Amino acid sequence: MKTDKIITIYDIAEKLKLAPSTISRGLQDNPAINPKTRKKIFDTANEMGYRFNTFARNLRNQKTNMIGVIVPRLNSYFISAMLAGIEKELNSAGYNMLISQSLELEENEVKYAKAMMHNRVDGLIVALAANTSNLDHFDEYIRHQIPLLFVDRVIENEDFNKVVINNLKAGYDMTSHLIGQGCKSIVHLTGNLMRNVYQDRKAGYQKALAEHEIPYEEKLVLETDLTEESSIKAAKQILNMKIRPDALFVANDLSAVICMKVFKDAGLQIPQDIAVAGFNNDISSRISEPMLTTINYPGEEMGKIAARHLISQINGDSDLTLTNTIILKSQLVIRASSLKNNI
Amino acid sequence: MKTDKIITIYDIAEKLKLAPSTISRGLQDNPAINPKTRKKIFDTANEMGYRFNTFARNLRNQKTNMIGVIVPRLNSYFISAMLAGIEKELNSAGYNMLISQSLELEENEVKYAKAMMHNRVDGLIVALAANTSNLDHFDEYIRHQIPLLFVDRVIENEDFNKVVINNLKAGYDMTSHLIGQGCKSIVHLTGNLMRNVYQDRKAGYQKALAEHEIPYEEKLVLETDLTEESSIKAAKQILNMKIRPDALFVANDLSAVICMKVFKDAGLQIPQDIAVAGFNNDISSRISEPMLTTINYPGEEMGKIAARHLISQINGDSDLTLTNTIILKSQLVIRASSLKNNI
DNA sequence: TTGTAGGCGTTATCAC
DNA sequence: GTGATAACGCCTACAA
Repeated sequence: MKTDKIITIYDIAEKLKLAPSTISRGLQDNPAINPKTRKKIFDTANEMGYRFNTFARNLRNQKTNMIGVIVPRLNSYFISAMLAGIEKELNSAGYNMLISQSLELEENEVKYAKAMMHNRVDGLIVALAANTSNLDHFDEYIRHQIPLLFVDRVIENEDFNKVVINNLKAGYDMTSHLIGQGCKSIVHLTGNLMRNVYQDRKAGYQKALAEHEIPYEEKLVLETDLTEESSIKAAKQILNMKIRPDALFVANDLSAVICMKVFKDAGLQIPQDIAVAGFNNDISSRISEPMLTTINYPGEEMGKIAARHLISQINGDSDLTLTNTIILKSQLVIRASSLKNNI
Repeated sequence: MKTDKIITIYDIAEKLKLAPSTISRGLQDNPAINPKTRKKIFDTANEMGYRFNTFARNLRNQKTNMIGVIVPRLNSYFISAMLAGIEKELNSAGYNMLISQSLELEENEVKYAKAMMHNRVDGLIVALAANTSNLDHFDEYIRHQIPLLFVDRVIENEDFNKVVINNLKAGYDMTSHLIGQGCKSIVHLTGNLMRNVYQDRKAGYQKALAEHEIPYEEKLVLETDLTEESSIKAAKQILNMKIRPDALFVANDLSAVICMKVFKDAGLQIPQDIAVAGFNNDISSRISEPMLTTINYPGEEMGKIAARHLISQINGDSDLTLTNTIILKSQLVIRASSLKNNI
């Protein structure tokens, strides 16, 4: 009896000599429907191979149950953890997730923000691309009052909702720790300084230096894209510095571990010759040798909280209009790669 | 002039004293429309804050431009690489991507397969959950002739389209390599043997042993879920074996690197005391010490090819009904962790 | 408890 | 080149 024809509630209605509205109600478990009728409806629907059409419902209900997510990349440990968190929360709240990656390009971010708007997502979660400078592509969300939430890579603007960690404090803690280990010449290897995450970590680095009266030297801050290749290049650059620094603080674990490897291959001892620290508490920080000192960065948790917060906004939970920034805790995780004192 | 009211082509039509159909055509760059009219339409649309409704179009056109993707997990290096590949191809072909993670549970896979069906995805890409045994949840796709493609974690059944690597050959190559390095007692640490990827790798392992007349011992095959914890446990179990094996072949790089770390912490030398090999050519295989021998596994490429193949199916490219299995090349990558001979 | 009718926003077909 | 109209599949007042 099942065919490949697309079956609608009208077909079921016709077969059962009922009205389409009755079918609709029956399929929705509307209590007004006679249980026997309901059973008949379900049975017939199965038998005929009926499949529900979410689009028609969305069109009618002006709600899509879809949340858009735009991230810079998918193939990053931190971002996948965050997405996993978002996905878990969204799905348990009955939402689907529409994902796009900007590949760190503003141009793509604009394109996808538009596409998601046209797809009538009920809300949007964004981690900004490296080079996004203009935020006009989010204006429509504001105007149409579609809940919008930035996560991790956010914008300074007070008007936007965001979930972040305190990158300044983390950068400060890490740098202070290195100074506490006796380091005086600390290189900071970081990503695009247009982004809060990198800018704030650098600010923390500077603040710690200042507090300990270590002069800040611009040439000790290396801004790269933190890819595998750039990291290798940066590490070599550090090896070639006239006065070799005694510590390296990298804004990303993977990059830190890669640098560490280059140093070791060049015959340096870590942390004796140079202490190394990362950021994120990626798995890579635990498998490196020595294990990497880092900042524990709650990716999955951030995702979950972001999703929950967005859903609350969608549901119009009133008191949330006030809290527009959620700051999660991050912790300094001290491991062998930076422990000069205890050797 | 912009308000938060939802603007439709009717509103634009009314304002311009034109018919809605004219607006629709204008917005679609239909050549039958007078350029001046078109300009007026676009200007008014912008001015009024019009946003296109994809749902209405989908409903009307019976096509969603959406592809569903169900993967076991998001926070895995290999899977994110694959997703990145899928995403790139889909987006450049004008498709959006709807993602869900089964968290390795059949139950979730069933749920999401249904949800995606109701969302009327134009096609579905699946990497099976660890414990999926029944495939009935894909029947509807077949019946409604919705293109369906399995990737990496596939099913033996001839009727399904799939993109895979030759896991048997890869497992065979790796094991042969280890044997060639003089190893005679090789432990194989693997994932759920219900899944082709693990079963085939094991079959390759067995084949290589047989060819070299090394008896296969069941107790040397450890089946786990390959998580960080399980890997540590497995490594300890290996350390406690009465006769310590001289090689370990793990079905996954991350797990291999973790084992290696446990071995080193116990004072073993790698590869002298025990050779270690992984699978995937994850970044972790390159940052470990020593670097890990592995199988290069083209995640992003697999994703791209899967997406392209699916799109071809959607477009009804005829000759594709024949090729229903695409096998990608994988290569043995020999690094220090297994090189006993050249030391 | 079930039926009737209109609308969600778009597009395709057929007129003019 | 533009307009009128029906249809996509579902939902919800309102009526019976």
